Amino acid sequence: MEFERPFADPGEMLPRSFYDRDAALVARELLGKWLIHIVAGVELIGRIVETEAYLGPHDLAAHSSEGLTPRTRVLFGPPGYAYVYLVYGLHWCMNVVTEREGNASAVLVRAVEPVQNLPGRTCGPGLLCRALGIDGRLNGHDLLSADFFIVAPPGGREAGETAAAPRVGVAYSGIWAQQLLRFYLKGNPFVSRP
DNA sequence: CTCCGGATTCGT
DNA sequence: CGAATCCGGAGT
Repeated sequence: MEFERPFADPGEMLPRSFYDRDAALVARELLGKWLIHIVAGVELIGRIVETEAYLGPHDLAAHSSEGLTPRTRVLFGPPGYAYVYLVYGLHWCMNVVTEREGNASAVLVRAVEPVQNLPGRTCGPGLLCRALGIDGRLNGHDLLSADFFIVAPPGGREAGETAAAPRVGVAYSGIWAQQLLRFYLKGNPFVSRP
């Protein structure tokens, strides 16, 4: 008798080397990938449709520009770990740490398209964390874990046409506000804003 | 210890 | 456009 295979195969998860590269490159290549969180045996899956790259301490829009603090500890660590923090006292935001340890760059996941078991809206960094059950407990969690990981979608599907734009909500950061470090799938209805 | 402001969202 | 709501960082 054949056992049912999991919907997403943990054996296909993106390797550490995927994250150990330029943050803007990782941000663009994460588009179309599946973010998977398994909670109590339930597979929560979202297709990443919008990301932002934060380049490191020199990037005045990045949290790591505050330096190494208890909050930014994970950002300064090795690539492939989740940096999860609370914004405005109520919404969780999830990042993936990129590049080598100490570089303190990361990619913020801003929107996903529901694939499996995602209740409610997912078009915004706070909303997708709610739908995927992501909160502060996952700060510092390895994204090469059996219950929390990212894979290329089955069947080798292409992500589609991508676009770049200025990042959202970083007007205070001077010249960094204009950089085209926000990436999204063109025309995808789950992108948080046009 | 207090104060300020934020990588947001939702309702007015 | 403003409120909700809480934590980290900076200043007293």
